[in-house]
This record gives sequence, C-alpha cells and structure tokens, in this order.
Amino acid sequence: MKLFNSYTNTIEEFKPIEENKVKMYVCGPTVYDYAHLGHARCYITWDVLYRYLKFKGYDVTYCRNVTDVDDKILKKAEKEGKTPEEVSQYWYKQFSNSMKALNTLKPDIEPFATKTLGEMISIVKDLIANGYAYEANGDVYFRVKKFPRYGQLSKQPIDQLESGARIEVGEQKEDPLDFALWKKDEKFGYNSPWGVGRPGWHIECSAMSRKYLGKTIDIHAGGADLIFPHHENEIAQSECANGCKFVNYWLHNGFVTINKEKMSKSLGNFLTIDDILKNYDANTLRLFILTNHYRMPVEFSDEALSSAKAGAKRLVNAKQTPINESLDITKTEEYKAFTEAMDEDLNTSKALAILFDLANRANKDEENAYTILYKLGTTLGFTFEKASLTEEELTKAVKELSNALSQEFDSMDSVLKLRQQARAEKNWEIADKIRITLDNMGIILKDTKDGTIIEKKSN
RNA sequence: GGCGACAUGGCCAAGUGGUAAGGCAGAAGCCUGCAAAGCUUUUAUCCCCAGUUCGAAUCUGGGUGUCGCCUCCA
Repeated sequence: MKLFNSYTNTIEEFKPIEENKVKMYVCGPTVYDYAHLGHARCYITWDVLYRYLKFKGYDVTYCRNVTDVDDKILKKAEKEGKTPEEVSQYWYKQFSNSMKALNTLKPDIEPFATKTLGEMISIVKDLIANGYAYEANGDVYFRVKKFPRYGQLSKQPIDQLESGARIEVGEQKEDPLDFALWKKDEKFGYNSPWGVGRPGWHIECSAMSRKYLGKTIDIHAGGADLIFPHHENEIAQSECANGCKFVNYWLHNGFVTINKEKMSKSLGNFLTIDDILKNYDANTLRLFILTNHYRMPVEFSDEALSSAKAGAKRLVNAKQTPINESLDITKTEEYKAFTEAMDEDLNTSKALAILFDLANRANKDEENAYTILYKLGTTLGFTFEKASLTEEELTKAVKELSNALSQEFDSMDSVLKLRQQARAEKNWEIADKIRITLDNMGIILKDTKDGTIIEKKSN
C-alpha cells in the first residue's frame, strides 16, 4: 500500500518496521472545549486508516493521546472555579462520547499527558545532557540551531523561520527560534529537576509516543496545521533525545472549511460534532468526509451534508440479506478493486464508488452483493444496522394511534393488521392516517412486497 | 515576503499520456391505491494561453483565481 509521506512530500510504498505490525500515533485533542467538525474529519480519517490496516491483516497498535495539561485548560479552570482535572475530565468525556457517536473505534492506547510526566522529564534531561537543550530560570528550551534538519518536515528554510520567530516577554531564550520543553509554573506546575513547572505541548507527544510505541514508529498522523511547529518540534526533540529516526511516515489530513475558510476554534467559525449529529447521522458525516480525498480541503455546507445524507441512505437502504460468513471476500473482484483504491493513498472516493455499485447489485438480488457491501462498508466505518424502535417508542406510538383512530390497540402488530385489512378493503383513509400519524412521530412506514415494515427515521 | 496545495457537468468528486468512475440534484419510464424505497434510461471535453506528443483533463512553461502553513489550532 502507498501513503503520502509529508516528510518527503511523495507517495511512498508503506513498509512497517516489523513485518505485519503497525505502530501508529495520532495527535489527540486538548480537552477543554467541544470537538468540532474539523476534529471529526481528522479522527474519522485516521479511524479509516486504522480499520483498513486491520482489514488488511496488520497487527495495529493505535495510540491517540489526550492533552490534559495546557494553558487553555488552566484558563478554563480558573474561569469556572474548577480544578484543571475537573475540566479535562469533563471534556474528555464529551470528546469520547462524540467519537463514539461518530462510530470511530477506540484507540488501543489513549494516554493522558499528566500520566506521562516521568517520560517527559526523562527526555528533557537527556536533551540537556547532550547539549540540545538548556535551562533558563526554571524554563527549559530546545536549541533549534543544533538540529540541522529542523524545517525539513514543514519545508521551511531556517532563515525564513527565523524572521518570524519572537521572544515573548519574560522568556530567556538564547535564540528566538528555540521552543519550550518545560515552562516554569508555580501555581499549577509539577515537580521537576528545574523546579515546579509544566511540560511544553510538543514534548508531550514525543514522550507518549516513545513510552507506548517505542523510539521509532511507523505512522504519525494529525491535522495539517500541526506540521509546524508541533510535528517539526517533535522530530527535533525525539531524534535528538533518542539518536534515531522518530517516524517513518508522516501523514496529514486537510481541513474542513466553511465559506472557503478554515474551520477553527480561533476563527470561531466552527460547528460542533454534537450540533451536526442533531441533524445528520454518523454515516452521513462519514460519507461527507470520505467522498473527498483526505488531504484535500472539504467545504462544509448544508447542501453538501444533505447530499451526503441521501447517499448514506442509499447505502443503508440496500437490500439486506443474511451475511454469508463462508464467503472468502478476499477472493472477490470487489475486494481487489477496493483494496487497489485504498492502497493508493486511501482513495476513499474510488472505494465508495464500489460500495454504491454493490448496493445497486444487492437491490437486484445479486448473490453475496450485500455481504461484500457490508464487509467493505464496515471497513470504512459505516453502519448498516437499522435503528430499531425502543419499547418505549412503540408503546407511545400505539397509544398515539389508539387516539388517532379512536380505537384501543394493544400492540403495533394489531395496528398493522388493521392497516392491512383497510388496504385490502381499499379504505385508504384509515391506511394513510396510520402512516401519517407514525410519520409525525418520526417513524416511517413502508409497504413492501414482503409486507409492511416500520423504521425509525434517521437524522 | 517564504513555503505548500488546489482549479473536472447545476452541486460534490474520481481520474497522472489513448478519447471523462461514483454520489446528490434534475428529466423520462417501470413498479405502486398513494407514499417511501427500488429498477431502467438520460445530462461534460476537464480555468485561460502557449508548447511537447500520432495522441493531454493528465507532461512543460506562462497567466488568472482560490485556499492553507509560516503564532494557539485537527
């Protein structure tokens, strides 16, 4: 399989360090606020990579950190009169719920920065010892100029970076380019050889990656906005501390834009995942994202989401037959076409065309079409399970119908029986009244060749 | 200013040298009490100019336009 490596700026053949094993790290959220559509795109994209690698038979270890020590968390804690832990715990829970709602798989490891401080301190110590870092008044900085490859990932000439770099008030950097590994913080800090302080953001990922996946890993992924300075700094720290290559494949996803502008917290033009999920379901959002190649920008609009909604419905509405477990899907042509597409730097758009074709063929009763659709579709993270009505909803609906028809029903079955009878007698008034009443409650009634079915309306 | 992308039908989008996947929307037909779903058919010459080539959306050069990174940011 081939993947675009941001470090070399080329599409490369993917070869894991250990045969059949993949160690991947994705920069996770800083938990202090709602996750928005941009995060959704990022985590759905890498969820698909994770699923696909497993589908191909790799033994994948997926690590996605949680940044729970950060200025923004502290600010929020102060503002709300809570402890930083309370803030980060609350938002971590929100984030997890959103990820679950999006049907993303849980990473194998989800480390918290505050639980990895020992590893961070150890890396910083090593960097000071070998001259790549220095302590200044309780802060510790990395000597960027000592790392000749600095700027490789972001393709920034060092002199250009230099002209933009600043020294903030109170900082005692030797060079404006240097970045903080450790920051003095007597109020919220942790003990360290340099006094009470907090780790810099970049060192967190270097430490968590090393602790849980090792010094050299296969894949490190994240949003393209992390390339500089975050990933650039991670490379510098890790490679100087470990004396070996940090990451073999750097993968970056493009942004979600709105009105042609990047959606971001700082611009304030974001929609939260929770907001989107009020109107559109997880399949819809996933289709919206996977229609585009992961490195291209995706423009958000209601029109685009509605279009994706109709498309997702088409996949889920495909005629479902029992899954044929004895089918060796790897022998099918669709598998071949699907993996060819996905192997080409995750060409999800092309892969989707195969799914739509399968849906069409399933509707024409082609044998195994649904089985293949289901297996390939779930590899992209789609769900095919129809939302079933809860007992409560059914009871409520039966009651509502009893009122509407001025007749007591004891179950939905008896309602449907009555409707069948009404249809047979061409009593369309009653038949339609039942359907309309259900529709008003968010329940769809369909007359099919195989009988009448009711379904929950999805978002 | 430095660096990196992108520009394909009404909308989204695949396609990296041989005459344009797929989805949405639209139209027609079938099915159907109606509805929903489904099935069939149907809509393009690829931002502009020049060049390379037997042949280019696809390569080269030059435009134009849009976006991103260079500061926290997925």
